[in-house]
Amino acid sequence: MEFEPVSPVRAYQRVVEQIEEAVFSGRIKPGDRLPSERELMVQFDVGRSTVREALRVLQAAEMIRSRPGDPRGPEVLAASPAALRRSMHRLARADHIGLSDLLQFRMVLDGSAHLLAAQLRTEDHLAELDAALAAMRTGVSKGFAEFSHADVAFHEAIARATGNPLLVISGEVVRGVVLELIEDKLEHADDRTALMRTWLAHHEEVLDAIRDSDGAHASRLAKQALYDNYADYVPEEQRHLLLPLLA
Amino acid sequence: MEFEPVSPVRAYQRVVEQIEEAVFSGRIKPGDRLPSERELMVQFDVGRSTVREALRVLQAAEMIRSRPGDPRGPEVLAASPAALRRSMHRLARADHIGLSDLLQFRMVLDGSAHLLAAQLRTEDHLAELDAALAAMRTGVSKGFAEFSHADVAFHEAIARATGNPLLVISGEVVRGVVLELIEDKLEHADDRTALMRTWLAHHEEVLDAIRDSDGAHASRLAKQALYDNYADYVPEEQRHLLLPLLA
DNA sequence: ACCGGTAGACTGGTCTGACCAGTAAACCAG
DNA sequence: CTGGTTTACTGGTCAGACCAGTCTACCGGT
Repeated sequence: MEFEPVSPVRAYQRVVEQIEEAVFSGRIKPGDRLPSERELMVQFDVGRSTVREALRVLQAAEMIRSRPGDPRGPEVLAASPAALRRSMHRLARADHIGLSDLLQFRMVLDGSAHLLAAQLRTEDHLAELDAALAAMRTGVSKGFAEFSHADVAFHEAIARATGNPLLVISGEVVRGVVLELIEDKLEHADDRTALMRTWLAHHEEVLDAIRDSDGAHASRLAKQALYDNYADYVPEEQRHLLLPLLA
Repeated sequence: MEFEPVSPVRAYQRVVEQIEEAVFSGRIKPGDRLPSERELMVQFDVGRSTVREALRVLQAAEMIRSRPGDPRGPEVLAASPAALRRSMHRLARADHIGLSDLLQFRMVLDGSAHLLAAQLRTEDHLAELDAALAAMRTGVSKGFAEFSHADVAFHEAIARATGNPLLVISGEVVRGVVLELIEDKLEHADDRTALMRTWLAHHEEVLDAIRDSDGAHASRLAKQALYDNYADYVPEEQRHLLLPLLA
């Protein structure tokens, strides 16, 4: 015979649930406005602090945004990966997630994204990739920040070409965290120009494979490029963790 | 010449940042207690409502937990994927993330996890997998809930064998969301027993491949099993999205 | 007819102070 | 040593207040 722990449900929590439900069910759509805090407090029959704590939770989840003075009330936002990204950031910082884990994961994601993109890409996607690659070419002379930005755009375009939002989002998150961890080292690299030229060549090769719908090749190139570019920053005794993915 | 939008920083937000920083930097470890709200309000020199809104945000991020009456104060929690899972849940419900996206993503994750697990597994991991498989065998006669539980344990053991927390966490999240979407259909399937026996056979085959360190084979089996088991629930016109991963 | 400024009625952000129910630890009677 | 009781806290909630900001509708000047 087993009992479950009893835990009282807080008032603000029930407010959160009701508003969440209204959003998920579609009764409230992105762009819509919630009633003002003072109005909500009479509708829910709770104090304003309770309403505010509920709104704070929803705001932390990136579901609403409120600006002081706006008489239209808090705005309901479209679902965005921002909250997911923050959660993952926190995990990566607080937990024992090392660069080798991140890189391994990125090789998995990018490898699969390239494979899928090669098979599923449309002409529009190819045009987008061409544009991103052109931006990288001009970025070489404009400085590392510009180049890095274009590089990110290229990878995001590939993720989008798969048509899978999960790949887009998690790819974006992992890339962000990886960059954050090693951008210092990249900034102070000796031969940034040579580095950029190497990357550029890699990307051109990848794009050719995607144009040819050769998913396996694109995937292999992408993973190899990741290994070549980043393995130096991984402690030597952990590099073997990445090798199985290159087979 | 470009200007950036100016946005005032809320007081509660700065409180959140300070506490977050203390946790991330390790000055405060999981299990530690924060000062009471009344104590925090003098330390930060803000009102209690401000302190409470900050704590609410941290609580929504699963970083702290507070119980009324506990004189030791709010507890700092260990980093957990719970917040990440909620974020992803929200995205999956609110955004246009379909079963095909989830399944595609799961095939990517599970496929890679099996590949890595096969190469990196230790004897301990194998023992764990054996135990999980045994639990599945007895689960067949105990009912679908038991079996499903053991199945999840098996997949989690494989993810752990890779040694990569990111694979463990994201795998767990995606499995959870997939299950939530189709558990109704599974519950009401006609021949659950036959279903369970098929899955069991799949898992035994996979475990053999992992024991043989044949990563490529294990990966292929895992992805094929996912397709075989779940493709029926994916709209027919979207099934082609999954095929490139089976090559 | 248009325009710029302004007044007012709101908004959210914050603070204060109060009350309640809950917890834990110290205390105390058996 | 045990079981209840007291006590001093805790967090949860509410009420009321003030401020700075923003929108809107109005109004006077051109």
